[in-house]
Amino acid sequence: MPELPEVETIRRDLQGEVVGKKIKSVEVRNGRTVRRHPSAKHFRARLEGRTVKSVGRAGKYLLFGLDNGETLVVHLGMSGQLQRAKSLKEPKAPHTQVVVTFTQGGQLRFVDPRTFGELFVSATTEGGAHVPELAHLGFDPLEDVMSWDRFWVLLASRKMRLKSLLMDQEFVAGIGNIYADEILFAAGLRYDRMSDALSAQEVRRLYRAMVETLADAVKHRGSSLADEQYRDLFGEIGDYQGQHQVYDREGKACRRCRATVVRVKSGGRSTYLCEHCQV
DNA sequence: ACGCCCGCCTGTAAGC
DNA sequence: TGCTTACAGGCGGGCG
Repeated sequence: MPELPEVETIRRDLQGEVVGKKIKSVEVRNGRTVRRHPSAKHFRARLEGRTVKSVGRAGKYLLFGLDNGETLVVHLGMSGQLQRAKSLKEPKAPHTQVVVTFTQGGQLRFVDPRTFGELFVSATTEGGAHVPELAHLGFDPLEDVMSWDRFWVLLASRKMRLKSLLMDQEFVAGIGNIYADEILFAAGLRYDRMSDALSAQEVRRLYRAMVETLADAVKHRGSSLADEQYRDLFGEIGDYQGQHQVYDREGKACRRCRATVVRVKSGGRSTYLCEHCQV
């Protein structure tokens, strides 16, 4: 579910909530969530007694920097949520998979019905700046500024459909199905255009659309669809779904030209577009 | 190297 | 009112 804007929203809120807090205990209620570790006990042992020094993000991954130089990595998968509980007495939501209790009181709870999400502790280097398990991730569209020429070279070095490339985490980290469609609409480009066949103007439009769409979505605290599965740290829904131009708008009028937004299947997944505005 | 498929899971909505 | 099928913000692997 959550893509870069949702993860970044959670990260910003986490900074004020958990930095400086010491982990008293960790409860693993579903071992699948910590599957990279040999055991739940092993995962717990690497967290208990540690203090959270920072909260970062790499693509769709949250990175909790710990006082021993290691990093707690959290990926929300399709249905994962982090919930901040001020009191231990608050009833636990169904599918609560991991509970972190702080010595200063309060908990951080990982809730994930589909269990595609995961948590693991990484023996990071360079003071937590480098996570070996995430070395495959490409550049971060909001953190890593680059020139259009450089972006053009990267695009042309792959011969892929634009949507596949935007969603390829090894190329650029953090874009998923919602924002790929929104970015391509903003750029006026079809999902099936080839990445090595763009004009200079199209490359600039795509880069601008990528940065501005994601930044705008962060300002609106991410997208919550009809099922409202995406919730922030405090259980509030995002606001960006109201700004969507094409995603989940099949059959509705394009906000720019009034043509009908269509949905097509590509690679087994839904793609929404305006065939008049996107060429 | 890329496009397409599947599996991993649970919940919900649509279809018959 | 059922039962069955399709689909969902992700990711990794296998195949042609």
